[in-house]
Amino acid sequence: MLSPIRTATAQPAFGLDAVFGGACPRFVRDEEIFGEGEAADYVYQVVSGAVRTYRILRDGRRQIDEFHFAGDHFGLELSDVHRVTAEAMADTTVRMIRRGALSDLAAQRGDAARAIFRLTAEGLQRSQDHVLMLGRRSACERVAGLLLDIAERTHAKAELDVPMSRQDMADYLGLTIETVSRTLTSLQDEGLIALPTVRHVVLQDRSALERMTA
Amino acid sequence: MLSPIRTATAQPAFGLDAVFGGACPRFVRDEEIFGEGEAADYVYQVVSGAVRTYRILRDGRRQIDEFHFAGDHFGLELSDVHRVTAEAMADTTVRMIRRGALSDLAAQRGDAARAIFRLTAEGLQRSQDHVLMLGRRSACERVAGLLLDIAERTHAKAELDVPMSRQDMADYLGLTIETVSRTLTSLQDEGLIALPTVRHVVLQDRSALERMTA
DNA sequence: CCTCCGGTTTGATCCGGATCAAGGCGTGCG
DNA sequence: CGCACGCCTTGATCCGGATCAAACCGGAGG
Repeated sequence: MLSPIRTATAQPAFGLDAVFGGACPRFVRDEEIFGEGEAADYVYQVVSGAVRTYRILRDGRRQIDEFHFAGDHFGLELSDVHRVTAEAMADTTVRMIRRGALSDLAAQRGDAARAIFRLTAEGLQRSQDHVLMLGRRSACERVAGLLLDIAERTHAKAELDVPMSRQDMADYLGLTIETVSRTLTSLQDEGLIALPTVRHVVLQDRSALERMTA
Repeated sequence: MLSPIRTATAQPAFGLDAVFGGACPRFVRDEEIFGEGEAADYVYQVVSGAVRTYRILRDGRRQIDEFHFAGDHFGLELSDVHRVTAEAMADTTVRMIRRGALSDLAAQRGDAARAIFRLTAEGLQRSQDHVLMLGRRSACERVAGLLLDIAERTHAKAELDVPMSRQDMADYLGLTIETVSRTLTSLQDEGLIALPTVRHVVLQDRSALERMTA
């Protein structure tokens, strides 16, 4: 829908990149960028580092909604309030654009509106994949899927840096840290990956991992 | 984001309703509306009945992505191919609009582009809620949440018709039919609901159900 | 260099939900 | 009216992942 073929202008792909402010706010590891329930006055883009967005149930159970890497957008809301909390997973810089400015831009330029649609629809696709993961996949398939996803999104080949703790992985995958840890160990025992350090993974048999992802 | 306050025109809320074709294709129960991988030439709106969209893994595991009731839109894709299969859950009528027509409209009218954004963002919100459900809720919480969701979306008060089979519920909730059935029975035993017939539920203690939903 | 400390791994056991297996029941059809 | 077929419920057992508990690292600070 709204395929790029139909863009009215000649410019290749109007990102929203140009419209983001020049200043790049910095956040240290685990610093909150915005909180659930706060006014959603800005939309964000990760410049460097990584961000997690999550929600917490009354009793403390946490579900990470999404990880955001360099270039990814987050914080775009339908209502005027953030539905999730956003935190830096490492030292991170972001760019921001006022929601109102984005809205005005979309009203003026069809290609901007299309770019916003694209952003939202990409988020929806990712969320749908997440649903499939959580609803119908085993712990092992989930972990393998996450590693491949991180590799792809951070443009890593065989070696990748995992920018999150085991707890973050668990809360994204709907598992516990113990299960994540055991699963990684067993993937290593089977020779599919290597774990030189806790946050560094080598994909030794990518096709086997991809096969698990079904 | 893109809040209704900023609409340029005076008209209250430009739905996409006006732009959908007049003909209402009909589908009988379990009939496919479109299949995963098929060209996404149209966007759909449920007129009457209900629709499920789902994906299937190689080994047959099915995950229902979303249920769509009267008024709901479905089939809007970022790419030109459907990522899910859509089937009528009961005898159903839908309205359709050519994707290209919608795209043209969005390019001309800011309010149309905004309506499309709204549609997509609502789908994203629902998907995020689904993720939270699947990642961090017990079987009992999931079933209670689904009942409340159906009640709300079909505008039912205390009594509601469940338009789907136990298998559909299970495949939406990431459970098995046996667990869904047992959970419903235990909710009934606890006096939270009554089940006069298989597809008819009475919410006897809505606040208790809502409390489970956390 | 040693110690401390938070994050991670590993071990033992438990439990919620899956699986396997029968029954019940409502509905449509002969 | 009765039979049969699908769906649903219920029962028995199993198992994947959770929970509880302890040991193991690896990096920061003294």
